[in-house]
Amino acid sequence: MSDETPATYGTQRQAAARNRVAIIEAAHELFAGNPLVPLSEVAKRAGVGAGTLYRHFPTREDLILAAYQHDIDRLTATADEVLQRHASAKTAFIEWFEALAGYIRLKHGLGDALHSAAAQEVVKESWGPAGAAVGKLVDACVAEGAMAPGHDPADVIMLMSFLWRVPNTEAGIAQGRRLIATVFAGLDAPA
Amino acid sequence: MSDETPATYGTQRQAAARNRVAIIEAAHELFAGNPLVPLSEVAKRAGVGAGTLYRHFPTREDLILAAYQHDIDRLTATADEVLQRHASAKTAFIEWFEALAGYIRLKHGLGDALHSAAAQEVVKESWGPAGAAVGKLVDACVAEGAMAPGHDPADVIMLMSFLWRVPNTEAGIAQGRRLIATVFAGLDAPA
DNA sequence: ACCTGAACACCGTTCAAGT
DNA sequence: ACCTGAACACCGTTCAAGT
Repeated sequence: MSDETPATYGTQRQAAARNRVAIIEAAHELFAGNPLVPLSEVAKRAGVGAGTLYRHFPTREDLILAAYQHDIDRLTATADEVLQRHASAKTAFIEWFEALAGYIRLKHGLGDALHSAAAQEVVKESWGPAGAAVGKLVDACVAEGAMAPGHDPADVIMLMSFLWRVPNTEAGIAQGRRLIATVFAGLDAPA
Repeated sequence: MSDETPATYGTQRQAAARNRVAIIEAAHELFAGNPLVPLSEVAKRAGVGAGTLYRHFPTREDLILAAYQHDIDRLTATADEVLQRHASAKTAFIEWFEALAGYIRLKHGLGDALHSAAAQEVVKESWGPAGAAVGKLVDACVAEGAMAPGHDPADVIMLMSFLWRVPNTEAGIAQGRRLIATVFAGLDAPA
C-alpha cells in the first residue's frame, strides 16, 4: 500500500467535509418543507453532484438521521433545564416527552427512520445521548417516588413512542394524555 | 342525466368486481415475497392493465390494506376461540396480541399503512372489527380483575403497538415481554 | 362504462471523465 | 482521492383508443 499522501489530500478532505455539511444543511431546510423532496434537489441546493450526495449518504434514511442529529442533540441537552424548571420530576418528564413528540412529528420521516430495521446501527448512535437524557428524567422520577426503579431508558422511549404516532388532532391529543397516564401507572408499579 | 342502463353494464360490473378480486389476490401473494414489488407487476400477475389497478386502488396503501383485510378479519374472529382456550383472560389477551404482532410483522408495509394519516378513514373501517375483538378481550380481563374498567379498545391497541415495532431479535423479544408487563400494570391501575 | 397498454414524467443510481 | 453531471434503469401515473 502507498504510504505517500499528496499535499492536496488535506484540502480535498476539507472540501469533502464542507460538502457533507452543505448537504446536511440543504436537507434540513428542504425536508421541513417537503419530506419527499427529491434527493437531486437536495444535491442541487447543496451545490454538489448527485454522486457526491449518494456517496456521503447511501440511503435517504441516513440523510434524514444526519439532518436531524443536531436538533436531537439540542433537545437532549434540555433535559437538565426542564428538570430544574419543574418542582415535579414527573411533570418535567411529561413535558420533555411532549416536546420530543412535537419535534418528531414536525421532522417528517424521522419517526419512520427511527423504527427502520436497516438504520438500526445509525439509530443506536443517534439516540445514545437521548438515552442518557431519558435516564436522567427516569432517575429523577424514581428519586421522587413517581416511578419504580429499574426501568431501561430504551424501554421507556419505546413505551412513550405512541406520543408521536397518535394523530395530531384534538382527539389524538386527548388520547395521548390518557395513554401517558396509563403508561405512567405502569412505570410506577413495582417491577 | 340518463336513466337508461345498457344490459352490458351488469356484466361489466361483474368483470370489474372480478378484476378487483384478482388484484387483491395478486397483491396478497406478491407483497408476502417483496413488500416493494412494483405495482406494474401486481397488475401483470392479476392480468389487468396498469390503469385498472390504479382506478381500483389509487394509492399503494389502499391496496395493502385491502390485500390484508381478509387476514385481519380472520385473526379478529379468533379472539373468542383464544379466550375459551385459556383459563386466564390475561394470558389469552397476551397471546392474541402476540399473534397480531407476528402477523403485522409478516405483512410488510401493513404497520406503516396503519399509522399513516392519509389512510385514516380506511384504517378506521379495517380496524372496526379488530376494535370489537379487542373489546372482548378487554372485557374478559376486567371481569377477571386483571384490568381496570373503562379502557378504550383503541387506546389498548395503541399501547400494545410496540409489539410490532420492537426488533424481531432475541433482545427485541425480551424487551417486548418487559413492556407487556409494564403496560399491563398500567392497565390494571385504577383510572 | 370499464379496460388496455403504450407513452410520459420523474427520480434514484451509476460511472466515465475531469480536477 | 474526490467530484461532476449526463446517462441509465425503473416505476408510478395518465390517457387515447378499444370493447
